[in-house]
Amino acid sequence: MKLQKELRLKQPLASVNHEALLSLVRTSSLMQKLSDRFFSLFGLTDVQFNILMILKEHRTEGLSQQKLSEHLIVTKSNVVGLIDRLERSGYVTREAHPSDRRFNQIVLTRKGEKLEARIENRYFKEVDKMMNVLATSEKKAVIRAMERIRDYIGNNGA
Amino acid sequence: MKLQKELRLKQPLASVNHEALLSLVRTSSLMQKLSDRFFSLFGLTDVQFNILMILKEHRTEGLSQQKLSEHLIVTKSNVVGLIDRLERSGYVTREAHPSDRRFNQIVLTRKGEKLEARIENRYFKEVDKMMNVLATSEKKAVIRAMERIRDYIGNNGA
DNA sequence: AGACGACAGTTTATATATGAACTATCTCTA
DNA sequence: TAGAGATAGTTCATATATAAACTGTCGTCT
Repeated sequence: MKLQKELRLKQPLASVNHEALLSLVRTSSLMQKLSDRFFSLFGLTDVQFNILMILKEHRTEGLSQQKLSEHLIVTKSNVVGLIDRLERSGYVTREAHPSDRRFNQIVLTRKGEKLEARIENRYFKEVDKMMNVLATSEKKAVIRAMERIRDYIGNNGA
Repeated sequence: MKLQKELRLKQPLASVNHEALLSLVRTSSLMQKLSDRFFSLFGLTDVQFNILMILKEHRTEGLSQQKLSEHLIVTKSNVVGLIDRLERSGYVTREAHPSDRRFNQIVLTRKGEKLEARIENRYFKEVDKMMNVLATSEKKAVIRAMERIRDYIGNNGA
């Protein structure tokens, strides 16, 4: 749908720049709402599934909350609550670091591993279905464009 | 920066589809963080400025909270708190609808109008600076690609 | 050895967001 | 016209997110 209609704007957007920006933000927001609905089928949120995937990728070394916050690109104070909820649900545990008592090592439980495995394939299938509305060349163009925007932001006070 | 490095992934992303999706979500998230930092210079959040712009566009007819929630594409329960905070800051007021007491008409105060006017130009300048890292043809390609993705989502249970 | 600084995690206050249940008001229809 | 259903807004429980202030632990440096 055209953005103008979707955002109920009275007039067309004055600048291509603003239109491109709103397109991105609006589309990303819709994608996240869709993924949240998908993961709610399994009693998870999108963020929680993301954490399970990250923990799976690092299951050999383990991850501290600090490192996890760097992977998620959120603050460490946010991670406290995220892990609280996943722990309450039984998907992860906080384990003591063998030599440094400042660290919590966050570890997937068997239950967490099983849930992640059960969801993963279905998730990637949904991703493929959505993104295949674009040709490969278009996807690559989007990836390059996004990278340039992020580089701008990174050099301007992110 | 390459997404793989930014997200601290051990291996390159297996599929272009997933990479394109994460590119979008990650870039949009960074853009929102940047805009939040910009608006905090004026004591606002990005969402609050967006509301002031929408109210300005509709200052002749006025907007109910319900209509506002449709413009913002959020739930009406969310709008309650957003307007509470803007009202507490003195930028908007809730006024009684002349004939239907169920409605709150949300109206910009003089103070809200002035603040919006003071920020607007500077905001669009920042938008231009960021988006001009892309050529016009690239922006248009992004706009079209985002539209196709939103159309997919709209037809698949959004 | 003791002090200081760095680092990990927590807490608190605040903002945004949803869905479900509720109140008040309005409208339509039997 | 009385009751039923629709509509607008609020409240509550929950999840995500930040910044700032705090605690506990570790290392380093004198």
